[in-house]
Amino acid sequence: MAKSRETKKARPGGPAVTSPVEPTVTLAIADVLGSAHAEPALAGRRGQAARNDGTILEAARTVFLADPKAPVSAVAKAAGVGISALYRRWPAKEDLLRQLCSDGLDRFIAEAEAAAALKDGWAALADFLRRVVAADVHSLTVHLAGTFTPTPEMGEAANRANSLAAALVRRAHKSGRLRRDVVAEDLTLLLEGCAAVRVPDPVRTAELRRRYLELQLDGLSADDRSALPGPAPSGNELNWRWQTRGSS
Amino acid sequence: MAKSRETKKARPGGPAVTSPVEPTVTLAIADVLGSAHAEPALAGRRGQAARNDGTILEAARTVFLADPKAPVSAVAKAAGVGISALYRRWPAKEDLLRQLCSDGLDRFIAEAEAAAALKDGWAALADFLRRVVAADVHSLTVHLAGTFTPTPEMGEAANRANSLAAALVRRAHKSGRLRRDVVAEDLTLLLEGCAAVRVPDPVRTAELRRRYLELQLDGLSADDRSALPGPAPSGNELNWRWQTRGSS
DNA sequence: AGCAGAGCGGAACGATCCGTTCCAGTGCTA
DNA sequence: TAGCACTGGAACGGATCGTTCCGCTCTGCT
Repeated sequence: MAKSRETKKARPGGPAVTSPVEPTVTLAIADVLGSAHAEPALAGRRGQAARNDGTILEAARTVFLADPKAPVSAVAKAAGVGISALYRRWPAKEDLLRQLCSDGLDRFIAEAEAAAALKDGWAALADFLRRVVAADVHSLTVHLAGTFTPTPEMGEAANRANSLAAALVRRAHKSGRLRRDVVAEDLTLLLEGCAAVRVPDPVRTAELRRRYLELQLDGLSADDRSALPGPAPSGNELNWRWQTRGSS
Repeated sequence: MAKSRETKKARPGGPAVTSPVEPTVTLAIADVLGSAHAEPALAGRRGQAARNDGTILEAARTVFLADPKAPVSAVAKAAGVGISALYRRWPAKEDLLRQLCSDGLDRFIAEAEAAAALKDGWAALADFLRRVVAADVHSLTVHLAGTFTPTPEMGEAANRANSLAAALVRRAHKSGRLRRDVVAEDLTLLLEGCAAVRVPDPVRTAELRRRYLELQLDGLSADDRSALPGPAPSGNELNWRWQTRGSS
């Protein structure tokens, strides 16, 4: 069978530049992740392997964003590769999820730092929230948490993310434009609410999330408003997400 | 007809006379119901059957609220009955889900009508949203939609719910306290956001949802605010929920 | 008292799904 | 040209879940 394989090969690949790279699998991953500068595209099997790495990660992000419980095969299909191409890179599904979540956390941190560059405290907080919603980082991180056992590094990253967010809230409070009864933990739940907004079209989804974020930003804005009801959420109440699913 | 199957198990443990029914829970409920309704509560098997009906429905609501994809056995366990007690009433899981969703829709309508009794348009809208969030009706209805084929009656109920909500928005607009760029369809997504707020403790969950609802109500309140971004959602964009899951 | 059967609990069954493994190709690379 | 890194996808084994089925209890009626 498979006599007439589809000829999707023969990519317009560049010249075969033989770089002195040891044939270690992990090295290919390290190259992609570690260096941001454009490398001369490797040709052939090895080049395709290197490219697949990024392709799969991107596909996985898209797929698990749409459905956190999607099967591995769905990721492979979305990436246009076979299942073994995926399992060559990540020993198990859990490893893939972990990396995805870890990348999301890093992105979250990066956005927080970028937003913190703004001088005005309120503007920085608003910018931060807009960035996180636009990057669609929150839902991925949150909905994936609990499906794998986190690494210590992720714990530290989570801590860092939390303190960055707390700092933004502090600055916003100091600026006087953030209503007083809002705490940093509110941001988590608020972002979660935005992530729940979803329609089939991803572009439209992003637009709508932005819409409701602005609505909430108006709500967050200080005025002579009445106090928000209920005790504010505490860090403890939000930690359960990071524990491996045991109870409900 | 009775075929010989004596090889089946004999229960371990002595004289094998075990009473399968534990009357503790159900009896307590029976007492409450009986005294409240002053009806001659049916006794015995038949009475318990009638009571189980409500018990199962309540348990199903709780279970599917926590996890829309929960197995039937989880409902049976939560209700303290066996699986066959459940299948005696609903021929299939889908039927149970349909009824649950239908009941939710009815409740939604009832809350809308109750809130509409308020004279002030803005107060009526706010009351409506608070009621829906408190009743936890929205998430059930929405997350269950698509897991069964809806009946025509449900379609009509959905239409009625929509027009009631639209009327509330119209009145709120007329009162001048609702910001002008908000449409009725916004309510659906806004409620969805509230339903996404979740912590392990149900009571606390309700409190927190209320908190974010108030935040959004402040955002909805008219002021000299800037316009909300993005085109407002349209009814078409929200209809996909009601179609049986076909694509993603 | 005795019997027919409504009602029930829960094991068993079959279908489906999914993570992972395995193997036979394919086309670079040496 | 030979070897092998890499790949696609079928196959496998385990888990889950909806539904059925069977033996049992206990009621309602005669």
